[in-house]
Amino acid sequence: MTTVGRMAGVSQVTVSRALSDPSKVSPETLARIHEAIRATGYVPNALAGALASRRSNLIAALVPSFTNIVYSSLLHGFSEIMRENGYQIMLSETGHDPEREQALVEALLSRRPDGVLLTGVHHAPGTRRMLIGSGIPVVEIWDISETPIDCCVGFSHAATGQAAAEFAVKAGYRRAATVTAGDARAIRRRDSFVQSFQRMTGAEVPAVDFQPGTATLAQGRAALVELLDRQGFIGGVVFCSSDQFAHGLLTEAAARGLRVPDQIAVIGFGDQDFAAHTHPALTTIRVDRAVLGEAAAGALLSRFGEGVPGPSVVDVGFQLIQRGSA
Amino acid sequence: MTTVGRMAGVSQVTVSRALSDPSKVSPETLARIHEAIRATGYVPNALAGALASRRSNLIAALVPSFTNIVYSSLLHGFSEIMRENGYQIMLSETGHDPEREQALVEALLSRRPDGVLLTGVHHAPGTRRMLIGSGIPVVEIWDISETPIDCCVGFSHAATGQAAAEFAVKAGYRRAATVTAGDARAIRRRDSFVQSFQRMTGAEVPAVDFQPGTATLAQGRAALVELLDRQGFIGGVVFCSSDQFAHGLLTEAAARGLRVPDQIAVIGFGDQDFAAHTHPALTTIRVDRAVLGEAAAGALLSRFGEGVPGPSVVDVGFQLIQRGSA
DNA sequence: CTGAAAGCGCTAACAG
DNA sequence: CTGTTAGCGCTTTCAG
Repeated sequence: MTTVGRMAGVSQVTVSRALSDPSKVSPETLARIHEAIRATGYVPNALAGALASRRSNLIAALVPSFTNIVYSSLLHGFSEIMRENGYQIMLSETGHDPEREQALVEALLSRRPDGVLLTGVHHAPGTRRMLIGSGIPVVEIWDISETPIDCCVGFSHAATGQAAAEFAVKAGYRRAATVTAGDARAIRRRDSFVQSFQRMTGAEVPAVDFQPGTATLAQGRAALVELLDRQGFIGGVVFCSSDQFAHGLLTEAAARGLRVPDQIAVIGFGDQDFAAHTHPALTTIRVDRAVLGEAAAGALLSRFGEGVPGPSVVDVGFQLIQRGSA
Repeated sequence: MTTVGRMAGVSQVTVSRALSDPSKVSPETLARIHEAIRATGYVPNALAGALASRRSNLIAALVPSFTNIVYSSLLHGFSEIMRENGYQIMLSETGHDPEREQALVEALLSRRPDGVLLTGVHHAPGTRRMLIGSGIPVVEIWDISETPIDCCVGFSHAATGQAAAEFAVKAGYRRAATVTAGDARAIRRRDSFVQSFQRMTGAEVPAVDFQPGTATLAQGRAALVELLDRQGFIGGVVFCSSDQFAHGLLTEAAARGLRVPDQIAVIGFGDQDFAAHTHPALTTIRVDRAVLGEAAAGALLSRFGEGVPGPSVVDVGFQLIQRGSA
């Protein structure tokens, strides 16, 4: 910067101003500075800038997994808005592990992010403490809580399970089963579904459970095998914690020549891009992930400004979409 | 750090050493320092550290899209290794746009990453110039080139197309079609397939093409409709640029009651987790993405050490996996 | 509109 | 093993 300044016949500070607030520099000076920048191939050092200004323009984002489309599509919307506003994202995977999340938060805080995005509203106690202590704006997504660390934007997982149960009963189903990945939010959806369904029908609800991690079509197929061959479940609806599972059930049903939804009905979760195009099309629960990601970005941005921060709990809701599978 | 030092009865430098290289500090001093850190809730400032040491421990990674499983699974392997070695990833999406990639590279270089990961080997001229000028280690992935910016780890897309064509001919197919997303690498696979297939059979190869972007099952269904109803294509093999497309073809075939592979045979690309479990299972081309991501991380790490950097072009190869669909 | 001075919080020498 | 002295390359504040 000093070199650039010398070339342009101004001081180093003027170069700094030309870059951060051009309106404070006369047009001619500005032109000479830009010319000098071009000539020298000067690349600003944002590290030094961040140290001096105490603003890193960096956001730390933590999601359970990159490969799960649910989270990656959220990030897509989130990072787009953040990038447009000059922020870069430092992204890490927690693998659904609170301790790992805490270790990452600790490491990331040392880089002085201007904001933090966390997935879910339940964290290790230390995570919460560090984050509150840091005073950095935090947005928790994909769930809601009465007591967020700072703010959260998501929806009620319990409400989705209940909505699915009410839909199933209204559609005439008197038998139900569940297929669930082991993460906390999926379990909450399932528990709520089972409780509502039982309250309304009194029926037992068999369950197939998997470990946390990305749900696969193969697991969905295996789940239907389990339900059909070992639990004797047929002629009812299966509430899945993921469209991936649901797709697997449809695939296994097709392979066996079962009629969907007569012999096996399926409800997914996520409304992934394939859901409307499976055969038959998948009845599922839709959450607008792009909007959610963008809302999360908006929540952080509003906290960066000095103005009144937006509401601290945003419920983006969900929608049960009836198609052919249930 | 000064405060911590005062509390522990040592100077600020000693605290710095205790954190960066504990072996240089006596055990008792170390204990007092850690006690002081706990008491004060001190969080190191990696920004200042990076400025002083000229090592940011930050990696800039650019992929076309977060939501495409191909790239996100690569990143999973890559970021895991990087994280274990103390690096954080700044991640951005280029959306298959070279100009956007260049703008991102420019912005990211100002944060002084210790390494850069780029997807593909073709970039805007300015991108290449900036990167070479910066002297920062760069790894290009998911393709190979004789003339990488620094080093690359990937495979030959042309070779995959040729392998698919040879497989198809050997399996007895005399008619073929292609379904392709518009990105450069998918087009290279397709062109190579068509050229090889035509050379061996002399047959025309009808094509359905889509815009670049994430391939969907719905597009795959639409492609088969197009092939069947408008191009009168049947009784041949369809080479798809993505398993997603292939899955769509299988779905549409099932919906129409077509026999696979007799009436329509399908070859996918990617060997995604569902490929072995579709009905029938998908014949596809497998690239070990986790290994590729890890190799990319290894290539960067070897460049950070002073030792001999590994080879600058790594071909991880691919595998054609025959299942039921072709 | 421009410049001089101070300092962000750390690491890199060099001494002892 | 520990301390002293200089910066890293910017932004901030205060003058002019």
